[in-house]
Amino acid sequence: MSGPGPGIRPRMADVARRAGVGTITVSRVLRTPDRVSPEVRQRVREAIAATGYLPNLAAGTLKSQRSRMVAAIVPTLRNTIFAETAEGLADGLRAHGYQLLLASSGYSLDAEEEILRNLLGQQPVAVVLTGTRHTVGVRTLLAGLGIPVVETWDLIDDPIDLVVGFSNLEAARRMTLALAARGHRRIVFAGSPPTMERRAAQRLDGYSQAMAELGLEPDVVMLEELGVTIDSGARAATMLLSRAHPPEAVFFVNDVAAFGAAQVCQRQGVAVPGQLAIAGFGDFEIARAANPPLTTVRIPGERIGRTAARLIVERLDPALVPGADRVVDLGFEIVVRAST
Amino acid sequence: MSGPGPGIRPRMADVARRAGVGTITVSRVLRTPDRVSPEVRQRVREAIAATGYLPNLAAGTLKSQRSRMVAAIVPTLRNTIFAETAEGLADGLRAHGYQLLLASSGYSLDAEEEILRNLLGQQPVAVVLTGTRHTVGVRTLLAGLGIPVVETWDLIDDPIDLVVGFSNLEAARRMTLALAARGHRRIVFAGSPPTMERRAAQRLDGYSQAMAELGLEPDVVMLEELGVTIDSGARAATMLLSRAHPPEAVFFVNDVAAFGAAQVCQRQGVAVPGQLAIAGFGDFEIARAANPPLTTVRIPGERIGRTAARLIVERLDPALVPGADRVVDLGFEIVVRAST
DNA sequence: ATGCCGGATGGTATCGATACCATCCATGAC
DNA sequence: GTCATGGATGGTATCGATACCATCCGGCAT
Repeated sequence: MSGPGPGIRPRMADVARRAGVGTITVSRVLRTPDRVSPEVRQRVREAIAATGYLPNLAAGTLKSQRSRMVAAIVPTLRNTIFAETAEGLADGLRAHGYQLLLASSGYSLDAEEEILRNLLGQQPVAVVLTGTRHTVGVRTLLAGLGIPVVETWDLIDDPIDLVVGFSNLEAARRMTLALAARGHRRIVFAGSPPTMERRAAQRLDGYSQAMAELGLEPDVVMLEELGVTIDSGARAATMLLSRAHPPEAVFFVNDVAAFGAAQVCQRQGVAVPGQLAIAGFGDFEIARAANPPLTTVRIPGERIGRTAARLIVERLDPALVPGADRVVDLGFEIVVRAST
Repeated sequence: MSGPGPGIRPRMADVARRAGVGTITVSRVLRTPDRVSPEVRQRVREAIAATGYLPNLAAGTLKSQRSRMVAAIVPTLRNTIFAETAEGLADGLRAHGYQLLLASSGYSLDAEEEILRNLLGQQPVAVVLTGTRHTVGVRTLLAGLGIPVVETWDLIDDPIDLVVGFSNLEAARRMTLALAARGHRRIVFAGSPPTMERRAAQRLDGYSQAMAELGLEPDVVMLEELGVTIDSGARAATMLLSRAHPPEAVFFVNDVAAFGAAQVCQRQGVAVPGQLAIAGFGDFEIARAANPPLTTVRIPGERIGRTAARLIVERLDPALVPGADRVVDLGFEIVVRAST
C-alpha cells in the first residue's frame, strides 16, 4: 500500500508498467476516462491504487499550460461575509475539479497587485477579485492574459472581464428611503472611509443621493476601522447620542457596527426605534439576534461565490456555451425588522 | 510595458537575451539574488520589468520538486475562528514567499482525505490540517511524504509530525471548575455531538472530568448544528429554562451559542447570572458585546496559524535550526465576565 | 473479399525553470 | 611571477505529464 520509503513517489510510468499500458493511457484514465475502454480503465485504476500514485500536477500544468487552480483575492477572511464568498467559490469550483488558491490583501490595492503577481506564476485558469477598484498594474496584468477574470461584490459597467455582485449604491439608497418612509428625517450615515473601498464609497453615494431626493440634509460620521467592529459602532452611537440634537435614525455601513450601537442604546436606556432607529447592512446572524432585531440589507455573500464559480466553469468548459452576460446583478433585499 | 499580444507570455530565455545573460542567471536573480553581482542583478531586473515577465512556477516546481505552496484544510471558513487561523497562516507564510492553497472539508474526515489527495498533487512543501482525528488514508498519505505536517487546534502526544494548539480538555475542565468556584452546582454542558469532532469530544471529557472531581452529576445537552449558531443556543436555553428544575449554570461549547442563550434570558426576564449563569468558549467579539458580557475561554486562533507558519518556515529553511518541539501548547485563558 | 472508418492505444517531443557541473576571472599567498 | 582559491556565470540535461501524430484493430459498407 505505502511506497517503499519516504520521498520515493511513483510516477505515471510506474503505474503504466504495472498495468501493462502506455503512460498516455494512464493520463487518459485520469483526465478523460471515457476515452479508455472499461477493462483497461479498471486495470489502470487498480494499478494506481496499488502503487499509491499521486499525479504531479506541476508537470501536467507545465505541458498543458492549464493548471486546475483558480486564484482568488479577498480583503480579509476575518469578515464572515468574504469568508462565505470564498467558501461558496471553493465549493463551486471543487465540484468541477478546480482548486482555490486563496490570498487576502488586507484591503490594500498595492498588496493586491503584488499578491496577484505571485498567484499568476502558478498559472491559474481564472482569477477572482473582490471589488472593482484595482491598480493600473492589476488591469494591465489581467488584460493581456486571456483568462476569465471575475470581479465581485460590486457592479460596474466596464468590468475587466466579468463582474458578479449587487449595487451598493442602490442598496444604500433604498435603505435610506426606507428609513425616511418610516418617518425619520434626521438620518445619519455611519460609514467607513470611502477613499479605501469603492463599496464604502458607493454606499455613501447612495445615501447622499437618497437624501438629496428627499430634500434632507446629509449627515455623515466615519467609523475608524475598516474591518468594522462592534466597538466602533458603539463609539459612534455614544458620540451621536451625546450631541445636543441627536439624530432620529442611523444607518450603519455594516451590521456589526449597528449591533454595537444597539447595545449602547440598550445600556443607556435609549428606546430603539423610539428615540433612535438603527439600520445595518449585511444581514449577518448578529442582526437577527440583536435586541431589537435590526433592519438591514440582505446581500448574497455565498451566492456571489457560487455564481463566480459557475461563470468560470462555463467559460473554461468548451462544451458549454457561456452565457452572454458579463455583468451579473444578484440584487439585495431590504429586511425591515423592529429596530426602525 | 505590456507584451506583444494576449497569450504570448515572455519566458525566462527572453529576459535573459534582453539582459545579455544566461537563463540561469535570471533564475538566480529571482531565487538567490545575493549570488549575482549588483550590476547584473540590476540589468536583469530591468529586463524583467521591461518584458513584463512572470515566472512559470509550474516549471520551477517540476524541476526542483519544491513548490512554493502550503496546503491547508479547515473544517469551514464560516466560523470566524478558523478564518483567523487561516489568515494568520497565510500572512506568516506570505512573509517568506509561500502561498496558501486552502480548502474546506465541511467537517467531514472522508472529504478531508479526498481533498488532501488533490492538494498533494500540487506538490505542496507542507500541509496544515485542523484537528488531530484523521482517516487512516490521510495518515498513510502523509507518513510517506517527508514534508512538514502541522495539525492544529488540539494537542496530542503522537502527532503525525507537528501539532500546534491547546488542550480542549483542560480548557473545558478549568471552565467547569471556575463555574463551580462561583458557587454553581447544577452545571449543564451544551455541546456539539462528540462523534464528529475530537475537539468537541475533548471539551465534553474535560467537563465530565471536572464534574467527577467535584462530585457533581454531569448533565449534557446537545446542540443540533455543528457550525454552532445563535439560534441553536437560544433553543437550548429555552429548553433548559422550561425544565421543572432548571440548571444554575450552562457552559456552552461556543460563544455564539452562549450569546443566543443570553438573548433568550434577556427576553424572558431571566437574571444572568442570578437565575442562570452562562459561559461560552472562544472569546469572540460577540461574547464581549453580549449583555451581560460573557465569561468565556480565550483561545489563540490567529496565533495558531502564525505559529504553524513559523514552524513550517523553520523546517524548510536549511539555514535555520528547527526547534526540537513537536508539540506546541499555546494555552488558553479563562476570561471571567459578568455572566457568571 | 476488400477497403474504409473510427475508437483505442502508444511513441516521442515538449512545456520552462533549475540542478549539476564546468568555466572563467580577479584576488591574494608564496 | 606562479599557483591556489573562491565568486560569478553559463551550457546542458532533466523533472513528469500531456499534445501531437501514428498505428492498430474490429466492424461494416461496397
